[in-house]
Amino acid sequence: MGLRERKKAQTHAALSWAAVRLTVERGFDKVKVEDIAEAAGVSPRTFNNYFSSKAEAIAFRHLDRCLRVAEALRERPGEPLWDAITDSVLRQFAADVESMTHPPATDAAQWTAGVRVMVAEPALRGEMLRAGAVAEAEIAAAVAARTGGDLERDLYPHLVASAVMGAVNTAIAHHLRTDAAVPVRRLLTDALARVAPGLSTP
Amino acid sequence: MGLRERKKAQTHAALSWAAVRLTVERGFDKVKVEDIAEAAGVSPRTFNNYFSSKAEAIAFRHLDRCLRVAEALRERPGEPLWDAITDSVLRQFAADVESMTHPPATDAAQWTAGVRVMVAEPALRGEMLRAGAVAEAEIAAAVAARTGGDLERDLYPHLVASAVMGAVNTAIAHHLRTDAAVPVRRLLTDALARVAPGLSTP
DNA sequence: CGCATATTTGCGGGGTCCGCAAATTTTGCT
DNA sequence: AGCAAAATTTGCGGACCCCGCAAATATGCG
Repeated sequence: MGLRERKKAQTHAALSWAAVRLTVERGFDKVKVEDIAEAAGVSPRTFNNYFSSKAEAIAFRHLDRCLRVAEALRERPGEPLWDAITDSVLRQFAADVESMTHPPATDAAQWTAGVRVMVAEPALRGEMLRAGAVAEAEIAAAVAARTGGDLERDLYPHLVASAVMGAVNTAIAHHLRTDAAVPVRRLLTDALARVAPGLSTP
Repeated sequence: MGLRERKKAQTHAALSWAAVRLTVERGFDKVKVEDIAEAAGVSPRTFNNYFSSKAEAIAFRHLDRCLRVAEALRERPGEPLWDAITDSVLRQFAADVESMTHPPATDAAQWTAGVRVMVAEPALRGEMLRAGAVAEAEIAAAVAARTGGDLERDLYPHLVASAVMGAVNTAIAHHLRTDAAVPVRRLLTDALARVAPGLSTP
């Protein structure tokens, strides 16, 4: 990878990171594209070369994490499907949700509160769900590759992917709703265990 | 219900309907808010009194249909949970997806093609998914009311709601992807039958 | 009928996002 | 190193979206 692509990846990350941080700190509509660009050290116009909207930049980190589930799934063929799925999901979401997106130098409680406000923002919820849907397609492809199903004609891989993302979303939502009484790990394994039975590889 | 609320409901419907029709005909970004308002016979400013965005107006019909699933679920207590769910879903989505949103006077094939383009539009996908999430919350509430669970503390109702919406979305997506070889009815019952087993009422 | 309450509308402004072309940076080649 | 080709960044301009506000209009009620 040349210098060119490395810089691009850096800018990409810097922009999405700045977008998340500023939004958590101030709230979605008190952050201008200009602010994000400045925080990342590029011109406002460049922001839109990387992301087609403010919301997309914020949701990018979520997308990235979800995509890694599909990636992890591809890296462990052979194993029973649902074991591999559970492992792949836990590897990405094992640590507490907030801590994964936690910037080094901020008060933890304040940050969590900001995250809660952020994920409640209507414009962002749509974009996050869209990110989940993109990841879902990748997971479906990974499942099809594993079971030898046809991604176009079979319902099964899509159903599995949908169930996985549904379980993940529900577990995260529960964790954000309640006050972290139960570890995310358990929520995820429970949720996945509940959806798996009817979807054992055909 | 007074004349006042009836007129509001009419305008609401007229706007969302016009938004859908124009978008299917021309494509999302070739429809201006002004066009929709004109087609519904109100001023552009009034459009935003009813919907907070163009995308929301288009997704409204989807939202409405999904909400009716929750409503139907509340209207038939006593029945075994998953029987009631399957029935409620089928009642809303039984007819072919396109035909339900089909305006009287358009060529069917052309309309379907337009719908396909529409649901592929990124901005709309986010909004549709958000509508699904809103409906999901209602379904979760309906399930909790039925099983006596706690909507705040229990994972179960949310998991069921998520599984239902996931099955519905997957079935619809499959139907739009393939060329209607299989009736939606069967896709929905199959999908629901697959997710139900691990989620039998506890 | 006439008043209180809702709704609609026009106006104005802040913001987002994109196309385009010029300027700048990186790469590949000699 | 030096130079040309290719890609990226940037500024500018414009179209559009969305909302707050206050005036105008429509509706419900006594």
